[in-house]
Amino acid sequence: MTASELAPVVFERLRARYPVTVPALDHRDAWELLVATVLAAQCTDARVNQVTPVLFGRWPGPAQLARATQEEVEEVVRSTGFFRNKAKNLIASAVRVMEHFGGELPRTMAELTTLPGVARKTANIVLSNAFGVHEGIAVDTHVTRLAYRLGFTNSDDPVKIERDLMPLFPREQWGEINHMLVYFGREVCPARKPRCPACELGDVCPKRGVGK
DNA sequence: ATCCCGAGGG
DNA sequence: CCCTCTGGAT
Repeated sequence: MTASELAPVVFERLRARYPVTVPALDHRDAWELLVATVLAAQCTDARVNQVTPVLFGRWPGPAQLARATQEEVEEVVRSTGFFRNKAKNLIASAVRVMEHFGGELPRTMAELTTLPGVARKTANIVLSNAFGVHEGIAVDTHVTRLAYRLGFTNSDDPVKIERDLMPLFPREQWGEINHMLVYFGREVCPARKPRCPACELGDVCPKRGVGK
């Protein structure tokens, strides 16, 4: 089966498994989702969700975070890893939102990716989940792995993987296919021990039993 | 290609 | 011990 034939089958079966997809990162608005997504780099969402209530309690929005010190933000986000970079980027992003975007997050890929620490993956998450704008498909560690195993791409480069995925799914599915691949990746097809015998995509998966 | 970096699982 | 977790900048 070709990738373009497989894609709708995958979407349909995952849609049956996940009738409604809710973002795993707790947030109340676009700014909080952006911050949570930045913190989610190489970190589990469960840990991010432990940190963000503290973070947003102390600095509710970009106006407050822009005035925070590097050290106090580092302390709060420390357990998410990469804490120096994340603290620096979040404060700098807050400053830029206040000074350059009038205190409101912009709604385009081009503008969002001018924020330090924000590239296509984070921007795609914010655009599709907070603004309902589908400029692309968010490609993270799970999407990378699932796209490869399902034969949607031969690349390990997130930018090329996104280009490979986009023509396989109609635009209105771009936000959902990300959620589906992330959840399915966690529950059935994790990096280490994929549960191929229990997988409802097993009959159509090019890499069934390979686990790579 | 390399660095940033904590925490949990196996 | 090694691998992995909704990455991004140099």
